[in-house]
Amino acid sequence: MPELPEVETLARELNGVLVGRSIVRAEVCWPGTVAAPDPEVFIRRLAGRRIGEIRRRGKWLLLGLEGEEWLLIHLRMSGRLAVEGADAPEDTHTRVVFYLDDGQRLRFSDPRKFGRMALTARPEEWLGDLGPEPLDPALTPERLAGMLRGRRGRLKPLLTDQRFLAGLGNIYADEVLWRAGLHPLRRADTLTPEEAARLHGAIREVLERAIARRGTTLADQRYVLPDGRPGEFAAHLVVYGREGASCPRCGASIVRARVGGRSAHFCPQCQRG
DNA sequence: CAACCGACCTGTTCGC
DNA sequence: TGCGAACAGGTCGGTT
Repeated sequence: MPELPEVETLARELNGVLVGRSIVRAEVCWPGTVAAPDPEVFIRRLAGRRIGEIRRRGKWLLLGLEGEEWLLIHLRMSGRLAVEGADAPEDTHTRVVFYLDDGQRLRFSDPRKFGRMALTARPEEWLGDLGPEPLDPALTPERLAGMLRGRRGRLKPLLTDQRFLAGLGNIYADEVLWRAGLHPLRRADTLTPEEAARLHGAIREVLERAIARRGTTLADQRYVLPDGRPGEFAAHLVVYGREGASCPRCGASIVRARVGGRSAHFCPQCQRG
């Protein structure tokens, strides 16, 4: 499931391929993917537009278009972006296709149809109430400690709350908490300054390592790079999806529990309540 | 503010 | 073997 490292990787890879290209034509195969404007308007407004910079904010991908507009894309659960030649095979889950001026196309496929895109001059309205970027240098250990202070909720649901921090999902929240040695059910406002600093360090390290490996491609193979290559961080996951495996730090068996309506994976030995 | 629910979706896995 | 139920989890809106 695409989270910050996967979207960051996409932004970087697409920058090298798409910047300077123009969209000759857009095709909407499933209208539900296009949140705004109406698909006909979306198609008309995209024709002939040149792509400038490509950015990421949280789990959103932002494609800057000449003329002060942005094409926002959120992959949600199963979205995939691929840059491919005209001879690429069909994909039954194709939702939107952008034909480029060099003969290639950018394909958005999404089996579960949760992904969304929007063409807008005001991206803030679509990004919603997003928290700070976890890798922003302005997010110091002290500032994170301050953010935790007023929160009575549990760490795991808090880390995946996009209004608290932008970009963490289920996989990386579990990995971060293991690295920090903190229990997913720990109340946020009970962390000592040292623990908050540990959490801060774990967030940075896990995300930076995952980006360096170009993200996590699980066995389901949904997330891949624009050229179809998989991300390589799955082999470095310690707890996520590894119930019953032994903790590399203490040897105890990784457990899986239900936290905030979804699965949390952690080491019961070195992540104490 | 916190916790929980259903809705949105479909491909995969599980239990009988 | 085959079938339906449960599950996977990002986000939103609603309720308690």
